[in-house]
Amino acid sequence: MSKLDESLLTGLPPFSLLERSQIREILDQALPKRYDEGAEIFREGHDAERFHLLLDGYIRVVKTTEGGEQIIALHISPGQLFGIAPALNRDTYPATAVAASESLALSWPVRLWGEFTAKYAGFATESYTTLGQRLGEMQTRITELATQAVEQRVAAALLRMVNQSGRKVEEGIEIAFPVTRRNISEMTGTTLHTVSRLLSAWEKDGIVHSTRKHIVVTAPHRLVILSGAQG
Amino acid sequence: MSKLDESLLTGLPPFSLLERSQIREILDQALPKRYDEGAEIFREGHDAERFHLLLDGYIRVVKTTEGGEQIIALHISPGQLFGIAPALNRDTYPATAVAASESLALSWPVRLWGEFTAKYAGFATESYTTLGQRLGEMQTRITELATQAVEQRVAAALLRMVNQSGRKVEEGIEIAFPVTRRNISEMTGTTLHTVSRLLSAWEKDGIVHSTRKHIVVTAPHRLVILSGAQG
DNA sequence: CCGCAAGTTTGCTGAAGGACAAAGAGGTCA
DNA sequence: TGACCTCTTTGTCCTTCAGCAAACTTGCGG
Repeated sequence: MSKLDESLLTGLPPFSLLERSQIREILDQALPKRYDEGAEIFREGHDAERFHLLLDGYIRVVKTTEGGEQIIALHISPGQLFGIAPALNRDTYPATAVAASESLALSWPVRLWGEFTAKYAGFATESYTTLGQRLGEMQTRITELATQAVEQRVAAALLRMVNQSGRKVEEGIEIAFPVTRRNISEMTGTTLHTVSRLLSAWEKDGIVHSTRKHIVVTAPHRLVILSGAQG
Repeated sequence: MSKLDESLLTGLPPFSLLERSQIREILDQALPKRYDEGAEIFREGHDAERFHLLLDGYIRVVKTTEGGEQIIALHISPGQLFGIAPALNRDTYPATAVAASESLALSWPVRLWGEFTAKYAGFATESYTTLGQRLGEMQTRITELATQAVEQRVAAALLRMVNQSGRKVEEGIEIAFPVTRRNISEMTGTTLHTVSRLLSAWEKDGIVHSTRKHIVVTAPHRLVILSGAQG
């Protein structure tokens, strides 16, 4: 494996305030790893041995219920830390991380967490800011699940993915990683059947264009309306 | 206001590792305040000027939706920190805190947060552990809302309140603060009507005994079964 | 002591969406 | 090329629960 390039980290939130030499130090201790689509990065309940930073690709963080159902807790996009159990003094991962598309991530042993937060100004701050945002997102989802109808929730979920990973194509904005109807149902607390019906209806209305595992939103503003926008 | 007693804080998680002299220091900077039932401690969106520690009583942390509905995000019981926006680098409160019963809390200006975490070993650690637990609880609620039927969710909510604040009475275990049907519906994403029907049915089955704003669980194990237990 | 507000109960109705079923459409591997 | 697996679509039925409406209870303030 060739030497890691410092430009990888420069500008990423957790490291934005650091000197080149500090970044060098951090990189030298990182273990880079590539994951195929569908590969598991860590599993719920296992010892949290490392924390991770996604460089490229997309990660789904998933919880499994007693009944065997999956719930998608979180999507991680490039530049974000994940599996940061040490930030919350947890010694086991609270959920499972799976690559949603082919991905590249760095990781460090958890014992370095304390060192990083102590040594690198801004690292702790940035990490806890991120955590605060995730907490806010979770609160938003709870509110949605408690008050909104399925159609609004699915619309909101699509918009969230578009905002997080949307890339322009000629028809509209495309979600940059593979998503199945089942995945969407696992984000919104419904069934894949209902999601399929909604997408079919929206396709007919010219709001989205979807193929297998692949969604392009052609009329985002109309989705915003359907989602019962708040901002 | 008379001088605060050190024994108030000794043994509370956030301060469990501290010396008496340190506790003295912390207390000297604290502002104690009493709140009537229903009184607002801070409001969503306002500048987060202080962080708080509940000494006695119960606090409900509430979010209001665009549609004007309320969602209960969290219950705080004595000994817990709340309104700790600074821990997540937020400069405004993400939700509103209301006293569920007559309550007593200490508070400090947010600028002391950095000082406390830096100066008192274990304060930061304990705080982030708490945060991790709350994150876990939120995840649990998302999972429940996404996968369980109303009856299971209401049963689970009752059990949560019993675990957090239950005190033994001769008939069973009583929830220690006033709760309305509406409150329960705001915790579980349903309507007060449905909650009322469920409580009536459970009353008939001898599982709970409830009066206005007041609930005693007489057969907790049966509620556990209804909730679709996982542990 | 009366009136009012807040909280609770119960009945009825209808719609949303979950459950079940079955068939089609790509995609992959031998 | 064919078998198989995953993903998707669509139809039908049926349960759950929200919505609406109205009456009842309890406690408080004037």
